Amino acid sequence: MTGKYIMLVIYGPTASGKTDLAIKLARKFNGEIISADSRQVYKGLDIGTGKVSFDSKVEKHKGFWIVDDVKVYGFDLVKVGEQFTAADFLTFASTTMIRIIVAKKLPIVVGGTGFYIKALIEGIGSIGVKPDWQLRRKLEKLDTSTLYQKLLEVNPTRARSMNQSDRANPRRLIRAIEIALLSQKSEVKSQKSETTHYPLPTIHYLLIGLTAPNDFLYQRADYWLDVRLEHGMIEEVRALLDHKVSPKWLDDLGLEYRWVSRYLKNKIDYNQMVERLKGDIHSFIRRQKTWFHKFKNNLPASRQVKLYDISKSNWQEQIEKTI
RNA sequence: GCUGGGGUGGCAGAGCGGCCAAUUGCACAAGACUGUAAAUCUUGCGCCCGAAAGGGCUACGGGGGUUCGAAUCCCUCCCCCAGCA
Repeated sequence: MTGKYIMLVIYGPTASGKTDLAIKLARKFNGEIISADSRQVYKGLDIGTGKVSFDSKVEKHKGFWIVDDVKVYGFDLVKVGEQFTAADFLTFASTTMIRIIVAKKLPIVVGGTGFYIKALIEGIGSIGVKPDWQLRRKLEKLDTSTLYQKLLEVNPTRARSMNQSDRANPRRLIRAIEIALLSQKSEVKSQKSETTHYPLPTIHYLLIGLTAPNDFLYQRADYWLDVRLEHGMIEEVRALLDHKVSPKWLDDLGLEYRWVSRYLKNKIDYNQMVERLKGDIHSFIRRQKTWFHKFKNNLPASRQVKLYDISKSNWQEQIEKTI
């Protein structure tokens, strides 16, 4: 591959209208979509993850969906109950991206999982160290101060560099210990080349960020939730539980699958489910906004983001013009 | 009308003489996070000054009292709920 290739990246919080925009642009500019969403990768999580809107025309194929005549990759990559990580996304997305380019189409990455997008276009340093699930299960039983002590033993530098928040965060502590242990124990540098994908230098990324004031997004998200509840979201989760998907696994997915499965397990009533879910979705939107805000500010000067406030009226025309 | 329970911060709900500007959860806000990222985690959240320590003001339905000291005890008024009429 030589020459200059362009890839469009559209990111934004939940309910910012990323997917609609992406489909529109794909049709206009002969593009194909790669979804960057950590929950849409699961087969069977459709309504809860909001893969498509209910008035879209959908055909499911092996390896991709066709939504309103646009090819969408990134759905149904793994089965429910399995583990999927940023590294898996990286492998999938970079190969798919190349395939789209080879087919002379415009790749459009769309998603709300900032970490995945960052991994794809900027790379992730320690990504060569695979997760050791067995070790994690063992460490999960320990409290944070014990974990911190442990990290202090295996990698004092790393331990001391952690901030207050990370020191209280079991997941981050465990991952830090995991990295320290694995790289110390068996000099596994050989492992690295296997999964590491650095950003391809020939690709020029055109970044589009979508945002809006909190209240605006909250309202849209609440409405979208109501629509999905009317269109079988509960039944989708019930079916998963009936097929022996572990409630713990669903709980760990967060948001829709967490609260609906708790409701179906009679831990809470319907109204509680809706209220807590809305609250968590709002928090999630806030977290996404913080993440994307920082992401944008830390981008190298060569990569600028075009940011659009979707609560303003003519944002879509402006985007089409700039492209 | 009588009897019993109750009125606490945006909401739910603890506190029942000093350690209370008031536990906790929710909501809201800001932030962290390089292989679980829709997860996980931190901080703030009456008002004013302060980077902080801290200080000042206003607060636990209204009013009045008891006390060195009251969200907490007493009186009274208003309102809500349950039972009896």
